[in-house]
Amino acid sequence: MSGGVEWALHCCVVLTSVREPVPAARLAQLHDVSPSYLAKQLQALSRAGLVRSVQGKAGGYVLTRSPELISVLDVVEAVDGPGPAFVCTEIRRRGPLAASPESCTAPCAVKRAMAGAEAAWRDALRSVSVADLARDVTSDYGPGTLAGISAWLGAAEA
Amino acid sequence: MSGGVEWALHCCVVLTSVREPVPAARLAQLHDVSPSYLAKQLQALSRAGLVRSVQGKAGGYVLTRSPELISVLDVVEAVDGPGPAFVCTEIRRRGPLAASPESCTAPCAVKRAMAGAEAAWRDALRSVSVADLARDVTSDYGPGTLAGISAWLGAAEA
DNA sequence: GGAGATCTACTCGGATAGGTCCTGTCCGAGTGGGCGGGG
DNA sequence: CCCCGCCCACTCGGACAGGACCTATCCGAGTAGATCTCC
Repeated sequence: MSGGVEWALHCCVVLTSVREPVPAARLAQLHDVSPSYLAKQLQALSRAGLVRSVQGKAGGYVLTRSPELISVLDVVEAVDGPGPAFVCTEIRRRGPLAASPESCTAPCAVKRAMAGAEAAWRDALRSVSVADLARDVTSDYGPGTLAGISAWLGAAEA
Repeated sequence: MSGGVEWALHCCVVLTSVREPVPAARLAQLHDVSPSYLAKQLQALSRAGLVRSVQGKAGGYVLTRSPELISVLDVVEAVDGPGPAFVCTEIRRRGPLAASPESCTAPCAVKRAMAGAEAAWRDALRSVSVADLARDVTSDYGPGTLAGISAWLGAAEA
């Protein structure tokens, strides 16, 4: 799993607390990570339509919709790609005892098992929204946490 | 996810139908895959204790226990490693607004969400055994399928 | 004919190159705001 | 004083190297069976 997923999720949580666009560089120094690489992750979020990028002097990134409507799965798929982690290479059709093509209408048992597990994983990620994460943050570190971050983002320099 | 997982699972299913040791090279030509690389996967299974390797002229690999007691998760962890796919780098403790160490007793919200999803994934894989896969194979391609494979494995040459 | 030692051939196991994707970085295109000039 | 045009600085976006992990491969250590010899 790509490590940039973590960065993207934290950025989404942070973006929950602001309505003004936040530049990628500012998010990077907030998290103390590579600005250029974080920019790449945010571009992925932008391509997926989760955030809206505004250019110009006061530009940056803003969430396109309410945090309740953004699931963790959305972010993960945007950064890591929507494709499944397990790819079936159809081994059953190869070799001297290959299964006949008319027997292969349904996916093989191995693929079914892996697909079911990935479906459970996706369901779990889909059931958690960015708003839920933000709520957990407030309950973990206190109500003023996100407000403080929002104020720091708006301030001039660190 | 490592592609070798698929090979290992199919090999385990095949090994369900035999009691004699099967060489890695024979499993490789049955599946029409690279013998050397398949050997590496089987070595991983051996290290994990899922299969027993016997050397010598009639050597090969055999399952160490009943297929009902081998879960798909066991195979996946043996090949891909037991570590979780998502690794939390503790971003919250970095940057100018880093969370205080005494606030970080519990894992952060992002890590909790990802860990929960991976737990669901693992549970799904744990609930499926290699015996279940073999049963699905018989119901998919007919009762004689595994018997035919077993006979082919015992035959001299292809 | 039977038993023993040897010998061979076959097996696994780990150490070794190559390829592909993730990680990290850079610079150019585009755009909104700020400033100066004019009415 | 207000409006317009220009300029600039700041932003994103995609194209470019470096590194790590997965993929693929090879050869050596070890062992079980088969063979040959001797009794």
